[in-house]
Amino acid sequence: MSIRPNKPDPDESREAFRRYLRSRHIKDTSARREVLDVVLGLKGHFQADDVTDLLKGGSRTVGKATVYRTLPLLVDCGILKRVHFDMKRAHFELARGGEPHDHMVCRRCGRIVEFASDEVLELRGRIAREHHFHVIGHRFQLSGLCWECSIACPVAKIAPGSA
Amino acid sequence: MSIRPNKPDPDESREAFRRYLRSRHIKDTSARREVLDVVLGLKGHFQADDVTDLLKGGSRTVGKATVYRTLPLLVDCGILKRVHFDMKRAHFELARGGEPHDHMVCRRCGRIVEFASDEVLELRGRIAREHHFHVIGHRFQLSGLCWECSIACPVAKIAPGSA
DNA sequence: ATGCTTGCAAAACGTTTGCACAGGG
DNA sequence: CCCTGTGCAAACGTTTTGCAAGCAT
Repeated sequence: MSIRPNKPDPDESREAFRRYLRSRHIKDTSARREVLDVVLGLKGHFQADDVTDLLKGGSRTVGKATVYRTLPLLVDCGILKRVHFDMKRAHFELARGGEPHDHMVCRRCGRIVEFASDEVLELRGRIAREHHFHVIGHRFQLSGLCWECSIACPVAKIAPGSA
Repeated sequence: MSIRPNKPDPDESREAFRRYLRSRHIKDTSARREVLDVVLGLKGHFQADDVTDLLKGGSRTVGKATVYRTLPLLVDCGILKRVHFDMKRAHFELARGGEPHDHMVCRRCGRIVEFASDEVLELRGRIAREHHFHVIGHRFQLSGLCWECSIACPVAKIAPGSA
């Protein structure tokens, strides 16, 4: 039921990043390219730390400061999307060509189920129009219990306040 | 257009908190009561720090640790709701008797517009059902430009990555 | 050659925790 | 009375920043 990640073409992303950097007069450096390469190899959701660790294993050392400075660029140019599952740390995911989708987070096992729904976009547009709001993006996140956990744990109330 | 905050009755909230504490065998202390009182006097959204600061001005000193330990209790008993506008800090708001609503955040001026829509709940239920997910809560947050800012700033792209 | 980028280390930030004492049940 | 709750300060982990050196343009 969950969306099949149709990963974006790495070469296309690299080219897009290059164009983005040039258009903004930001330098196309090896460190930034390496961050992109690592990120393109990742599946699902990750955090800044994951990228830093993977870069440690690579040929060159890329500091975590650079990772923290590069990830926003990748978000800005549309290659990455920022997602917030908790308020502890920032999570990212590949944007997959911009195919919109949202998340359901299981409060018990932490599992993340993705879903895509045109209705979310419709509704978002309708609401924005009603309030004279120029909508650019949204975040729609359900929290609750996944199928397995709802069986294992009949008591619905878990992790207070994480809605 | 935005929802009129029908604030909950303070006395009722205090009573609800007392019942909650008793039911969980958590002590009904003066510090916790003072946190609740300050919180009930706040309008709109606030963060842990706001509560701590206001408590400093009061008769007794309540440490920020106590605030951080008490706010989750208030969330758990339904008096407060946790909202995340950014990943920097946690924000809270009065639950107003549980009347559900969501937020639109202006990327330019930071203004927060609230909206309530039954359709969000319907959609959420429908999606959860499709994915065999037992939904407990949700967060639906639009980001973009409010009316004033969309006129003042015709360029739609602002604050990269805050979608 | 210029000045944006880098890595490192250290700061900053909100939040959590360890502790000895206070206070509610 | 006991055990939980409290305040303080120090710890925590993520993210940011200051700096001298490096490198793309």
